[in-house]
Amino acid sequence: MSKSKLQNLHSPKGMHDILPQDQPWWDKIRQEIDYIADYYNFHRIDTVLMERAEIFEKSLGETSDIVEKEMFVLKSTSGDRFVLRPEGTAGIVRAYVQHGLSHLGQPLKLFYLGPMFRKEQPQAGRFRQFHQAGFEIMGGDSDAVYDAQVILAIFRLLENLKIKDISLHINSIGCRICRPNYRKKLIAYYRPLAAKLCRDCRNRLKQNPLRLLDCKNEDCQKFKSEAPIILDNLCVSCSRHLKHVLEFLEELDLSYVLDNQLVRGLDYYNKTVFEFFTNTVSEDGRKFDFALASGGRYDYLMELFGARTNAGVGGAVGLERLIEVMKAAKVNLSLRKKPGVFFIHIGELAKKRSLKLIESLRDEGVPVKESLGKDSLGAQLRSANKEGSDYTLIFGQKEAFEESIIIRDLKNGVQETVPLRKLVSEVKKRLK
RNA sequence: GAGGCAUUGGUGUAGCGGCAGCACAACGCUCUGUGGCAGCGUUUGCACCGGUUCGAAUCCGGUAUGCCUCCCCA
Repeated sequence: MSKSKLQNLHSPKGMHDILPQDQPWWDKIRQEIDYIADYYNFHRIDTVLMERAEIFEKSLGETSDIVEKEMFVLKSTSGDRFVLRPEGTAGIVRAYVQHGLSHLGQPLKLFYLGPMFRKEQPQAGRFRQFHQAGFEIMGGDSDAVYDAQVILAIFRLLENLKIKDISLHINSIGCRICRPNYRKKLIAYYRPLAAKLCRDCRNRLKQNPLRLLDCKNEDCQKFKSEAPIILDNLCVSCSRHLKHVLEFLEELDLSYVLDNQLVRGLDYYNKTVFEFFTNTVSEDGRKFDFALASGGRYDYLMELFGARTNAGVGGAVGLERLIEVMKAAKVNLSLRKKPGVFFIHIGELAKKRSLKLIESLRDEGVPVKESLGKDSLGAQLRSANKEGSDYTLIFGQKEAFEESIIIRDLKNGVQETVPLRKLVSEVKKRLK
């Protein structure tokens, strides 16, 4: 880093610029998301980056980790509290209700792509500013077919991005009728064991008992395996819903793992929850232990915001994580290089006329690169080569007088002099 | 919020108490009539603040950031 008057010249912790050399990855991902969205009729929505704090506090749950310690809160001088959005769904439900989007048809399928902000310790696949793309189906009935559609769309996206060894974990966390019962059973089971549990689990027992099922501590595993299973405790409606979702997935030949220990950190979920993982291993043996995508049904969130119908389901993918896995798997981006020509001038007269000449090509839709600031022929040819151009146009003193130009094929060195008036057609012919 | 390891030009690295070096990249020249090669040259650095010392990139403390882990998560 060169000397600067700024003391600490750095983007904030966990927030990274996306540099030109990484843009092809992002282009690829955006391209596939647009394709999937169009394919399944999801309409793009962009909501604001900042919401009133209560939008998240009320929806994600006051005791959720995100709300308790991960939100970037901004206070205005008038005392309003705003939050940089830590996730996408709450804002979209807000917009859905605010703008009466239920009038656009039921259910409404929406997708989004944009930055999210969480004040966490940066770590593998985790950043303070990161990007998510999500698919939401809201309104209409709380029909299992929509759960399956969201899962399918995300699965196809991962597949199209050539991510290998995808596994889908799915579970149901019940509703406000059956979940409290299960919770009681779980607490009843764990309370006598409290002394033997790890410290985190003792906390979970008080704060969020369902999360006991998440514990990775070895000593806690044996208790977990004996613990009551939520799937055995679902009410009729929830268990039928789950059965239907699974049936749809089976019809699609989409394999899944029924993971009765999958619980999610956000309060607004009910019934279906799911996560996508990959078993991709990078060349240096690194595994990807984080979820690539996740989601679930959020009927209560719709209710909380006062939507007409209490039905919503959606999922989101973490784009930085996708890119990491794609890089590790050496996914070939196969981005087509735009064909184009490189313009070279020799001599004062030719240089003077070059801008206008290039403009006439660009007007005709021919992409032109140049390094007009360099005057030496060698230097310009080197630039042309570095840019990977297929053809070079050489416009010198002689050509300027004769109203002609040289078209040179950079690969084989074959070149031809053509009259200027034929330039556009000759170039187009070669670029085809 | 807690812990471990790290930080030397744009990138990758050597130096580990005594002259900051190398490779690649970038830029220029050889090169105003034909490039990729080559030769020559130029630019750019010890993260920051303080301490120890005759002397610090090197040892110590703090801060920042990065990587990794816990918590949690996309």
